[in-house]
Amino acid sequence: MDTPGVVIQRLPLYLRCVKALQEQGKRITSSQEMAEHLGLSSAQIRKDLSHFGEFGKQGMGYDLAYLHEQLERILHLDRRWDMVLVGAGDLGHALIRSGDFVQRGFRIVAVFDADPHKIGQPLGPLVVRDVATLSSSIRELGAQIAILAVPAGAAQEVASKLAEAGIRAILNYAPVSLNLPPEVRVGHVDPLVLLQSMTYYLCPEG
Amino acid sequence: MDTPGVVIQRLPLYLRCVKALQEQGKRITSSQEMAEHLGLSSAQIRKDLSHFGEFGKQGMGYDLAYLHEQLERILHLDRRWDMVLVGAGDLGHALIRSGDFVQRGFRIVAVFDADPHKIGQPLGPLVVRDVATLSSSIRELGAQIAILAVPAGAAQEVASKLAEAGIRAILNYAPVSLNLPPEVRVGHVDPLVLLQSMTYYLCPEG
DNA sequence: GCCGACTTGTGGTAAAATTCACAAGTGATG
DNA sequence: CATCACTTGTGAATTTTACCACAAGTCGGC
Repeated sequence: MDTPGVVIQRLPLYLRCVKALQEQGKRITSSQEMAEHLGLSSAQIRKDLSHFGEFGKQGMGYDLAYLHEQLERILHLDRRWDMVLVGAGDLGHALIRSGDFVQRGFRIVAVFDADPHKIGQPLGPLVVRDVATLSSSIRELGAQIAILAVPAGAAQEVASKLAEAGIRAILNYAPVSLNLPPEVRVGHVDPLVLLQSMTYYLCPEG
Repeated sequence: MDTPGVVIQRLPLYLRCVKALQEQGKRITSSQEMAEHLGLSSAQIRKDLSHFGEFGKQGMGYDLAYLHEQLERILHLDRRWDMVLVGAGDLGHALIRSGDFVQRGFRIVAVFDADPHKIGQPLGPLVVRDVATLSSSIRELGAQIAILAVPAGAAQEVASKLAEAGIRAILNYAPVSLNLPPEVRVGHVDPLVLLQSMTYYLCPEG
């Protein structure tokens, strides 16, 4: 039984919703409450969850603490994930400085760049490494996730090297569609594409 | 005839692909070439484009310059779009400094924040305005797009105000599902959700 | 103990998206 | 001018996704 990708992509939203409700002091919820929160249908939430087991009680709804725990287990978020960052530019700096990832169990353990001026420089608690040492460093660190924050022109080449080095998931900030073996997962952060598809619906005069 | 949303979301990718091929010096392409570039099927690209007209020639493929022009027309990218930015934190600063949006015809024309210490301070070429003046400023500027870069706790409230002020598209960087009238489009930039769904497929030993 | 108000999990159904497969058209070649 | 190798655009088939609707279960109140 392989669960559809669209379902998997919604699970983190469910988890976030559960956390938000818990922060409101709630202890239980219902598929309907979550649906209103997330703008989905309650049936979809129930069906999605049913792929992984039965987490609720008829008439009662879902225990938030239990659902929280189960979602983290399913998504393998009940552990820390080490990531490597490639690209020590403005974006790379911002990603290191922001604590968003760390707070959620994702830690950047190495930074790489190709620019000789940047290599060896400190960046937060890390020192920028030479991208030429990518492969050996990754194997040494055992990282499975990489953040790609390099210019568009270099993205495909670096991504291929990451895949060769054993990286199994890439969070891609470069505005390029990566061509990689299917066993490597890619998540594409692409604000420009989002803007460009929204303007389709925007017309200067209605 | 209303075109499915998934199709619209792919058009910017096609546009990006067309630009990349043009930069390689090519003058024509085929659905198959684009498909390989983007990791899609050629039939899908042809069918998507067929929603808007016939842009290719049988046996010949697509003229890149023409397809480029048509995609920009369809997406309303043949003009400049003014945006307002709410949130003058680290992310806001980064968005202003980065020229990515401007290069593609999206310009940030005003910045807002709620922090009295930030209001009145210069930020790039702009001066941070009081978020209390959001509504009047937006109407004055005529902006239809907003970038939401505020903390999660403030996102829904600000988003509702944006919608009231006539904003019709929001690029949301806050880790919150926004609840808005359906005529307001929302694009969600959410690296953490991408990471969290990728870890599903990652198993420490397997 | 029984009723009524809820809620889950799910089989079946409807809708949506993708892919197939092919007629029709194009230009190059000899 | 006939052939060949390509390519588009598109109905039809297939696959995927979302939704409906309801049996079954739970709890609180009286």
